[in-house]
Amino acid sequence: MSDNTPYQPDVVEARWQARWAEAHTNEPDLKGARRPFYNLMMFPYPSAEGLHVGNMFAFTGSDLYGRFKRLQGFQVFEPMGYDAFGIHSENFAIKQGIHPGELIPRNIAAFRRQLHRIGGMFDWRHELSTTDPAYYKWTQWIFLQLYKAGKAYKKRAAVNWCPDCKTVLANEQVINGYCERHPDTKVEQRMLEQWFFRISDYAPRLLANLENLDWSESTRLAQQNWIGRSKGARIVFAARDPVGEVVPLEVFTTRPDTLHGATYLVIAPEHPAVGRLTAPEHREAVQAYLDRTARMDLVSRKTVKEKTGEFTGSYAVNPATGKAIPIWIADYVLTDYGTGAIMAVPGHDERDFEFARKFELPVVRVVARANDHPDASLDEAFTETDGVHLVNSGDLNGLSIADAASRVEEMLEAKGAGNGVVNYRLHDWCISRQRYWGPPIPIIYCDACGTVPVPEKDLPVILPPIDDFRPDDSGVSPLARHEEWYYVPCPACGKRARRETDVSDTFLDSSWYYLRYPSSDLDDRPFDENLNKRWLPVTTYIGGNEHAVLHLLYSRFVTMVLKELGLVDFEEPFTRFRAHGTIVKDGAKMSKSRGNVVVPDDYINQWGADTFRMYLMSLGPFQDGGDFRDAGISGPRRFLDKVWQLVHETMATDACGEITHRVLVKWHRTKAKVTEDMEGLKYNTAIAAMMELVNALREENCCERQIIEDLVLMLAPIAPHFAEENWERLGHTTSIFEAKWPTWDTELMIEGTVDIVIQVSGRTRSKIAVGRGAAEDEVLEAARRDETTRRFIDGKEVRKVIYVPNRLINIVVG
RNA sequence: GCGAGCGUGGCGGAACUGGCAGACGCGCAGGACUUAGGAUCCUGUGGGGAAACCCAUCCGGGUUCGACUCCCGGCGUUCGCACCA
Repeated sequence: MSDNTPYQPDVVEARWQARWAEAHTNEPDLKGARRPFYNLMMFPYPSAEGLHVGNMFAFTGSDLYGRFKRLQGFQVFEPMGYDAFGIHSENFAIKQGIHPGELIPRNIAAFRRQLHRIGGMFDWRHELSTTDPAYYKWTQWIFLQLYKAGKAYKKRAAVNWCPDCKTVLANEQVINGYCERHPDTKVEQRMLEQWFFRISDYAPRLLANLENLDWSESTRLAQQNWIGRSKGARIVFAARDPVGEVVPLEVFTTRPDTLHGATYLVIAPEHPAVGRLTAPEHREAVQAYLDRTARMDLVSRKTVKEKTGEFTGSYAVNPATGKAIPIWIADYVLTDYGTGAIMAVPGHDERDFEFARKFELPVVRVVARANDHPDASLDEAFTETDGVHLVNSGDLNGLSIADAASRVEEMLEAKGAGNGVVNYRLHDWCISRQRYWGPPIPIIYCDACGTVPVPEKDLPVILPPIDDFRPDDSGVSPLARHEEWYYVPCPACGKRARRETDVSDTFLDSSWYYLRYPSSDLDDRPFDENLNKRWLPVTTYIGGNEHAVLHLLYSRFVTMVLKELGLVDFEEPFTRFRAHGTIVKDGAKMSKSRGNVVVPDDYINQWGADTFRMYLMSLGPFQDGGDFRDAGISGPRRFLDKVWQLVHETMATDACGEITHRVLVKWHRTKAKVTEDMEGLKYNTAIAAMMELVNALREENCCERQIIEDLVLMLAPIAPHFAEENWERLGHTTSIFEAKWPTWDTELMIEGTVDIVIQVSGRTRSKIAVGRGAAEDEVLEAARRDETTRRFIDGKEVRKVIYVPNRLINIVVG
């Protein structure tokens, strides 16, 4: 039946990859699937270095799950694509002097070849690239839907600016305040008009929905922190400008209870009231301070350093004490959080304390522990909130933090000077990029008509293939130089108008790609309603936690808006999300600049894709990741060789040995364990369990066909080509992925006898075999007869016996 | 600084709701087969000890008949976020 040729991975893999393509094995019936399962993995950015081991680890773990689901009877849709726009590609292209329009297709071709080799169950009919006009046409369309719904707006915002590159930098390109490419050039901030999405309006819903999502806990927490809900109060302080007029100055605080301790106010340098509140004799100093902070890049401003600030010369009245307190300007107060102004309570806030010390501002204690003297001086900010009470706070004295806070809120409301509010950290999403390599934002500016959206029928706004795609010192995208593209008739009035020259953020490309996959072949709409009904939301999404915040949050936001617009009928795109671990090399993430990128190709050539898949999955828990080293690849390969041999024996002999009780129990237990482990993404222990089964079969000289078939089936998700080949060797004529996942019999998993551990006073001393479910008396009697045990209990008084059925007996002696 | 996680043989890692610590694999040592072995197979492999036993899951306490697992306090490490009032 079966000849005994050795296992040759290269032959087997080439053969089955060809067969899958030919037989459309990996292409589910999208329109008619009965049990659809959308198995999504994060599409890669096709870098020039090629697909590395980290990518393969992620894709294999996800593919394994998809194949497992398929064997369980689902129709699994597992698409793949390329997130190919963005600053990474552009910077690399600039460095190499190759146009990204030329470079990216090359990289994609290399990725596609590698993706085929790793043996994923990809449905290549629905491959997509975000750089394809047929795709970004709809990215632009989504922008227009958000614009029309009032979710997109333009405002001035700060960007990092390198005076040497004469261009806008991303935060990652700023190293300690200096330009990545010009280490001697300080990066500055510049104010530019930019497009934003109103994601902050959705903060409460984005937060509340998290409760009901089946997501990795770490990812949920990261989103929670990012959204950053704080409960506090809005308090209006009556400030007076230099001519004595009242200027209401609103602050946000999470500690309204400490209002009596507010000894000064601080406003951000960009606060709109700065000019009005600056007294003439302070103007020069304040202006100098503003200039200094404005020149600083965004990253440095956000790094903790010594506090700086300047007095405006004006005062405001504390609504609780009626006292006038000074108003300062300092960049430790952020413009874009809360109201851009704070009440400083140096006694009970570390930052305020530090500032007060430096500028010799008064520090007042208003919170104390039970035994503290109310006026005990403070060497540092006292920030305890438990078991403390208010002091030096008039009628709030003696109250707890919470009680004092609500009293203050009542007082404020009565006076019309504020109220309790909830604040979110989440900022609106800036989608403008003053760059070339992205989808142009589909907006036209007309002198007569103002801001005019590009009519949908004119989409896509094609990214013109200009030669000089490098940014220049104009502060606008290189697209502005391309006159025949830049000037365009106004869609409303037909007069000469100008295009928006910013392109959109890569995260917009990736915020909706999962909606596109099932419909990627349609050119008249972004996605088909019926296909969406069948396939979305995504059943299981597996990806890296580096996208825990931005990508996943933006995708949720876009989906929410589309739901509101009636374009989709769900508001959460990913029902289940699992974060996989990261594969690092020598303790660091793989990157070209570190020179530690490991490419899978050589390993696949030497050992085969199946062996390498199995090796990667056996390194440790999939959700932990780990350090890549290649020691030990031979283990999985030896294992596959043994299975290959077992299949041969099954087919070559009639007598495969009897199924001993030990093998029977092991067989059924393995099926149960592997199923459970795969469901929980614990692939490493699933693999170990199968190895144990093989060891048992070999020791018992058993190659019983039923067992071998189950084994091959269980291996199919991990080593798909290998499993197909062996399924065929076992005489099957259809793909193993048409077969059914093995079932097991719980009754047969039970051993007739069990080993009971005997402990004496909590220390393990011996072990005896007894019948399953034996009673305590019986076990105790057997233990008393056990020689080793007797050495420890004879002549001693037994004080207590603890018996755990089928497991252990602990005899406590005195 | 805040948040989350982790710390187990030479190495990667197992260990269900507290119940035989070290599954499985790598490596290593010895042996078999071989002209050969970087193939394959068998045996052994946490440390100490001749043995009985003793010691061992980062360190120090605690709870418990019993702790890798739970609690308290340290130390180390990784990953997020980072002046968010």
